[in-house]
Amino acid sequence: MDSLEEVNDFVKNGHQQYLPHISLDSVIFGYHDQHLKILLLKWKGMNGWGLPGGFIQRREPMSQAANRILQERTGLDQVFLQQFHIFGDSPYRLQEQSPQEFTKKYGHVVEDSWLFERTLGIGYFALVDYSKVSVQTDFFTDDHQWWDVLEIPTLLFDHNEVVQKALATLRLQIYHQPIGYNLLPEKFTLNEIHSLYETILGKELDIRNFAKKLVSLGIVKKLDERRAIGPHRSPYLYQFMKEAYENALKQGLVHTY
Amino acid sequence: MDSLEEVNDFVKNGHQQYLPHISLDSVIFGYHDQHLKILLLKWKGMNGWGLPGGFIQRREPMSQAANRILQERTGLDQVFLQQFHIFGDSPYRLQEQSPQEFTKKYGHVVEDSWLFERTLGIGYFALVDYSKVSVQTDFFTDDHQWWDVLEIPTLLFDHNEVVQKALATLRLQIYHQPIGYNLLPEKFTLNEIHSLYETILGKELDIRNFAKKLVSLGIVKKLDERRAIGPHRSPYLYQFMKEAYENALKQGLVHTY
DNA sequence: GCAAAAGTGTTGAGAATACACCCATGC
DNA sequence: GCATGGGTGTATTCTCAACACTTTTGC
Repeated sequence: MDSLEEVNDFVKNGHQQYLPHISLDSVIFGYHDQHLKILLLKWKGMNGWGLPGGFIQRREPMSQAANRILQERTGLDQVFLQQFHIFGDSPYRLQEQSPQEFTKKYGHVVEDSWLFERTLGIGYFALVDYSKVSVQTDFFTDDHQWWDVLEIPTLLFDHNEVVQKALATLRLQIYHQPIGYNLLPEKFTLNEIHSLYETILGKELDIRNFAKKLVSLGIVKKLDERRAIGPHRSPYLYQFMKEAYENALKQGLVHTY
Repeated sequence: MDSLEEVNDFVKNGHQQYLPHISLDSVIFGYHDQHLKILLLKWKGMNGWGLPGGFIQRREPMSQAANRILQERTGLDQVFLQQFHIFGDSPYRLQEQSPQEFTKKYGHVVEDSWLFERTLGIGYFALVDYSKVSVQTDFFTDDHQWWDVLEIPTLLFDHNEVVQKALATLRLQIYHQPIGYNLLPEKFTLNEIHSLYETILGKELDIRNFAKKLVSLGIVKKLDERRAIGPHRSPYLYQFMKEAYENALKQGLVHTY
C-alpha cells in the first residue's frame, strides 16, 4: 500500500475486504546482544511509536491473518506466533476516532471511514530471529526501530498495555514451554541461551544449574563443535533437539527455573 | 427479549446497538456433588446444545459486556470471569450464515441481518457456585442444563472446541493461581476442595499431601469448627485466606500439585 | 460392635540450590 | 603472563511422593 490511490481506497472501502471493529496487534520479540527487543513503528504525523498491526480479511482464518501480517511486515514465515489477549476495555478501545484527527495526521481529507469506528485489538506475540527481519513500512508509518523491552517509550493508543501483557504472558509461558527456537540461531552457546532466559525472566539464573536443567529436560544437546570468539576460550555450541522441543511445546512442562 | 417485536428489532437493527462480527461465548463452570459441570443452553429449532453468549454494546467495555451477559443469564455478579481465547479459525467462524437456515430454525422470515455475517468468538470462562444460579432462557433458547464436563455432547457451532480450550486453560491455570473461591461455599471440608481439584485436573491427588500443600501455600486455613454429617466422624471446616488468595491470584504461583 | 468416612506422620528419592576454582585464548 | 570469558562437580537443603492405621459417629 504505497500509492495515494490505494490508501484512499483502503480508507474508504477497506471494510469490504476486511472485518471492521477488529484489529490484530503484534508484539514482535527479537533477541540481540543479550537484550530482548520489540519492533516498533513510528506513526506518520503522530510523532509517536506503536506496534505493527493489521486487519483480518473477510474470509481469512484469524491465525492466517496474523501470519500474513507478520510476513508482510518482517518477511518472516514459520515463526512462533501466538494470540495472548484481546483488548477491549481501555478508553482508547471504547471511543470512535474523529475524521478531523485523521486529516490532521495524514494531511488527507476523509469524511467517514470504517477506520474511525471502535476497534477491539487482538494481541499476538511473535518470537523471531532478529537478524533475519527486514522491515517494511507503509503509508501510515515512516520509521521502525527495535526497542529494548526495558526501555519502551510511551506508546500510541493502548499499546503499552499490550506490550506489558505480552511480556507477562511470555514470562509465564516459559515455565510451561521451551522458548528459544525462534529467538536464537540454529547453533548457539550456553551463554546465549542462558542470558536469553535471564532477560526474559528478568532475574539471575545460576548458569551451571541452568545447563543441567535444560539438558535434563532433553530439549537442548551439547555439540562437539566450538565457536571461535577471538581472544578467549572457545565455547561449545548447543542445539535444540527438535523432537523433544516440539513435544514439550505441545504437552507442556511443569517445572521451575 | 421475549416479544416477537423485540426479537425482530434485534435481528434487523441489533448492529446499531451491538458491535457486529464479534460475539462473547461463556463457558460457565459450576461444581456440584463432586462433579465439574458446564451450563449449556438448548437452541430452539436446532435440536442441539450450545454455550450461552451475547454481544458487546457499541460503547461498552468488553469485560463489562462479559459480566453483563453472565449476569443476565445466571443472575450472578462478582464472580471469577476471564477471557481465555479468541476463536476465528474454525470453518464455522469463517463463513456467513444463510437467511434460509435462520428462517428454518426459528420459523421467522428475515431477508438480511448482521447476525448472518462472519463472527469471531471471544471465549470467557466463569467459575460459579452452582447452587446460586438461576438460569434465564430467551427467544433463541428453550432449555438449559448442567452437563458434566466428562459427558459433554456434540455441541452446535465450534462450541466443543471452545469448551475444550476452556478446560485446558483452567487446568493450566490451577498451577499458577488458586481456584475454588467462587466454586465452593465459604466454609468447606478438606474433602470438598480435594475432590474439586481432582475433578478439575482429572487425576488423583493424595489427600494428605494435598492438604499440606494448600496450607503451606497459605491460601486456606483450617478452622476450629466441624460440620455434622450424619453417621460419621465430623470433618473440620476450612476457609480461604482471602488476602493470601488474592495475592496469589495477582502474583501467580509456581508449584505443582 | 460395625460400617463409613475422617484424621494423621514419616521416610526415601530426586530436584533445586549454592558455591569456587581451573582452563583456553590472544595479545 | 595476564586479562577475559568459558568450563566444570559436589555437598546440602528442600520438596515431592508414597504409604496404612487409628479415630469418630450413629445405628
